[in-house]
Amino acid sequence: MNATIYDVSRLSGVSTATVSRAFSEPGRVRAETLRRVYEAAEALHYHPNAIARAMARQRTDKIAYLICKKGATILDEFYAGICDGIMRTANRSDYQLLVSTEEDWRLTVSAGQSKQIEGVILGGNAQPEMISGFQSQNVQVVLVNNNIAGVPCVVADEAGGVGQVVDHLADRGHRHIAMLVGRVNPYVVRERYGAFLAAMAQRGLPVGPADVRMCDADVDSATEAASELLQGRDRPTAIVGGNDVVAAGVIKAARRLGMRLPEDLAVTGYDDSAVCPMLEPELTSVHIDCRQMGELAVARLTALLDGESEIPPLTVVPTLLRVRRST
Amino acid sequence: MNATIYDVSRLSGVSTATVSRAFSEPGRVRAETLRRVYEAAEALHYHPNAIARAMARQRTDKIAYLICKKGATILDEFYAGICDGIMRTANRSDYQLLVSTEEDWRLTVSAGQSKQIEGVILGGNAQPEMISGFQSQNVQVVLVNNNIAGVPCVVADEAGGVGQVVDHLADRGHRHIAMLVGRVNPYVVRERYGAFLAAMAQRGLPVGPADVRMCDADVDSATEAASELLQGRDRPTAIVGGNDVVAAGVIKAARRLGMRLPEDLAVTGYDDSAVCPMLEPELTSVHIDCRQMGELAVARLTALLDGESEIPPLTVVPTLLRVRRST
DNA sequence: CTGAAAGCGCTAACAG
DNA sequence: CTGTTAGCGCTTTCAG
Repeated sequence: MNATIYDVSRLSGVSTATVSRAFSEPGRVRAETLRRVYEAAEALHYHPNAIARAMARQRTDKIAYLICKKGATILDEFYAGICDGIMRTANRSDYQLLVSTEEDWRLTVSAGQSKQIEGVILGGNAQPEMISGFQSQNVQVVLVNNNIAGVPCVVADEAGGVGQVVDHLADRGHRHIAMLVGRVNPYVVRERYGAFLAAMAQRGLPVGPADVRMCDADVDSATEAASELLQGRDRPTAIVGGNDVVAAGVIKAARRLGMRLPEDLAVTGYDDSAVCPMLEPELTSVHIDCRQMGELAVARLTALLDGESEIPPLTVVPTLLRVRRST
Repeated sequence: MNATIYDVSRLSGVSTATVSRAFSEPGRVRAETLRRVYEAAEALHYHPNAIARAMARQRTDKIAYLICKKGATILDEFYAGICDGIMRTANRSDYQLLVSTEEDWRLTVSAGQSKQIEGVILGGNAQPEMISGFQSQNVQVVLVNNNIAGVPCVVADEAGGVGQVVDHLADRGHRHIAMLVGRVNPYVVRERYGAFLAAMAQRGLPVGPADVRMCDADVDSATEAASELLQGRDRPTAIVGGNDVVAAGVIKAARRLGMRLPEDLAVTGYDDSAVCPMLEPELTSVHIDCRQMGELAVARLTALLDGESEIPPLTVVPTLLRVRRST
């Protein structure tokens, strides 16, 4: 059996309370006493038992990250990046991290498994009722890649990213720019789409009704939609992809129509995912620091948990255009 | 405050022991009593407290998944898939799952944070001393995507996958087939490389010393290496990529040399990652059911934890060639 | 089949 | 600065 606080207490000749303090509030123990406690602990290979600690403190120090995204591929590159940032930060703090999907969570919690978490980070398209459900159980909530009033949110600067794309294309002399958006997270679609219209309007560039198209989130849909876009009368000289997958579809469609890239058509992506340098030509895309988004989400959550009062309601992570050969 | 077992005991008029049994061993309680307990629990919104349970049982029901992979992108597509399978399975069981990287784990555990896990799944290139470290603390270990004798392992059928690739290319009439391997996980490199030589030998196809090359794991290295391979005298008619990233590099190099694909050169990838359908031409690749690997890893671990005696030392998940337009 | 009671390992007043 | 002590919520013998 593992050594307990009693063993350490006995060996070091101090009370269990002091041993406890030595590990959780070392500042409140005399240096000499501290030394003796640590020595005894070392000798006994003592490690505080987190379970017992949680029990006594009525605090679990447990937080969860729930991915709210329907469909099979739960950990796409974007959410994996966020997850990465969350994991790094959480694992280096005193909090323990549970990772799950919204769906699995519902399943097990309703099955009576209470996970006793103190806070939760909801990634993606979190439903309002889920949010209020947590809040009613006194579980703090932070949103990532979503923006709902009244809950601290961490998002990327979509408007800024789209603005950089449009600026870049305009600089290259493009005036007829179209956009093809994949149906991913509604929040993201809304933001990027809105930002595109705004950016174009601001620069006085016209956007006709045929210049903005939606398609499904897979390459094939994008390829097909792009094909139509490129075969219509008055073809655009540049297409802004709502994400990299869509942009890949645009490239495929253009290639099949025998167009040269970027001479006949400039293409941009969004997310700067791993695929960008693999495409031919390499894809210009907007880089999002997903990991930082995750880190900030944990920071906001722990601040909330520690009772800090000044939590910014919205944290915006900057985005950066990565120019490559497709533009 | 949340309702406790005492509240339920009082309201239902049975002892706390019976309430406890009602939730953990319903079979040992009379149906009528069970009903009363559940009714009371319902009324009080009672949920068993996992912490207290763990404390009393001296069991944490906690397992961890550690990703042993150096470098920045911790959750690449492959490991994300495994992680997905692990999460799904673990979250639907009674076990709670902690996800971390080997590195972060070391950091926090050495800092005195004992995480009290009962079992661990080590993904990728786990060091033997880490494995024995866990075993010496009575933590059960299962390996994924790695194969070390004496520890239950879950791997993909690399030999089968490579064999299918070679068969497929041979069927298409290729006799001079080269391989380009990226330096990823040493286990994977060893397996795929060895399997290639074996498969070629078995089919009586010659492999010259210049026909197998290593490169770094990024596209640029692969592009460069492929370029050299394709500009040497006696150029191969097909190149087997050790993974999809490398294959993307091969495609880029071939395109830049003005070659037509697959007429002048057939290219295959490995992993069947999301990039395959995005490339032009779409990449033939070997599909690995990563999620299943994760699921099986959890299954092996829980079997171990439940004291089952018949744990297969090696679990091999089948692979399947996905033929696309690059061959 | 059910109940009584003794912990599990640690923390947090409260005293000193 | 340190010790005493009463729990935290649940499980688990051991009786009945």
